[in-house]
Amino acid sequence: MVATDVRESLLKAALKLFAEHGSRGATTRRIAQEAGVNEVTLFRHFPNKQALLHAALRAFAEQTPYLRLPDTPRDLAAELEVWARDHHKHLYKLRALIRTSMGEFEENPEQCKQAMCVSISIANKLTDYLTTAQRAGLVSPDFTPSAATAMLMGTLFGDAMGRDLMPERYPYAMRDAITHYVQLFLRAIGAREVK
Amino acid sequence: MVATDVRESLLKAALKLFAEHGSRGATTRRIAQEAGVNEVTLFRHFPNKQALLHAALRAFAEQTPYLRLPDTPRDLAAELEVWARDHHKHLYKLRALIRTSMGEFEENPEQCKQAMCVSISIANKLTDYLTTAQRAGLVSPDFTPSAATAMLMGTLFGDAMGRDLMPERYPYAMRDAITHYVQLFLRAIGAREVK
DNA sequence: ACAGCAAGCAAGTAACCACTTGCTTACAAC
DNA sequence: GTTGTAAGCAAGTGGTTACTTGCTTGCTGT
Repeated sequence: MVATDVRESLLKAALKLFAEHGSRGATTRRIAQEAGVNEVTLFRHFPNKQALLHAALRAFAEQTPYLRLPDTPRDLAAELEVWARDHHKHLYKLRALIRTSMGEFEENPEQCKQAMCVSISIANKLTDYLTTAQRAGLVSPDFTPSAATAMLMGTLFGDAMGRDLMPERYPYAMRDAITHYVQLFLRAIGAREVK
Repeated sequence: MVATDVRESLLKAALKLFAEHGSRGATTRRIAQEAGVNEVTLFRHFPNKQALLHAALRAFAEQTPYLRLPDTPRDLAAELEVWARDHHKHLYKLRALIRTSMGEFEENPEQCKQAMCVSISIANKLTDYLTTAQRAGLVSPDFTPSAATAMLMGTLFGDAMGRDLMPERYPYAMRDAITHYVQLFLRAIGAREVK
């Protein structure tokens, strides 16, 4: 096992245990065990536990793939549905990590914000997309794009975070949910039908 | 100081420290100190720390006031705006507690679900309201009420949780935000204008 | 005046935490 | 064949945690 492998597996283990147990619950012993590495080795690669968690979150944020959204909107219904489906899938997959990060905001604002900067850039892209669509006359001119972004992203976020926590509130399958949300959203922004 | 006062202040202190630091960060020492009480007294009132946190969360969930929404919808725009404003205010005030509870879901599902049951009953009332409005022909018949509920509540939830965390994503004041969201939502469900 | 109860206080226990030290093993380069 | 490097391992340090014990203080009802 090469040095980079050890480092990689430590980062991976730290991220997993952080998502499941928070920074206090992700002890160095458990991280080392999960990584299949001696605890002392952990401290040879990182100066302290906080630096390890920090590196793990940053490495993860950097490798997050960017979702595509056309520069020039054509078929809003189709394009938004694909985007919403991908985004929701992404949120749902990372729900434990996101919940834990947000839960530790009061204690660790910097670390939390670092994890959230991905969400900001995604929101900016969607806002740009909606602004362009508005200028092109594809949607109603009387709504605020950033508010509409907050609406669609909030809807997907709430679903992804709450679905396993409160199944009673989501009595429809995940794939149907996105269709519902996008249809409601299209009418909210006054999108004209395209064939 | 009477015995009930001590108990009350312990519950209050436990809730505050739990919201700010999570269950691991809310140590019995700090809880006792925050409550202005000796640490031993804490263990005279509660068998252990978990029981205290449990009681604190339950007492809080029980005292949560119920939001009003008319049984028979009349002026959807006005009624939903009042409701949304109240609900958002409530979520925003409790954002730290909600984030922490959700963040500990993987570790403590029962405790978390207990805190979330309030949200479920709120969602049910909104869904009932929308269903009634749909039957009365006040809104479009072609959307799923529970999905629309998820949309409005998700939007408010995302705003309340993310506003202090990612201010860049919410470049408008809180009072304007609700107006934007409700207007978008009204058009999403095909609400007819009422004067 | 006195009994009972609720709280304070000092101290201690056993477990766990992050992190360190000293030493050994294995491999790879020159 | 020696040297450098990365890892393992056992043990330990000092601090913190939940929780306990024994004893003292102060208020209350009778």
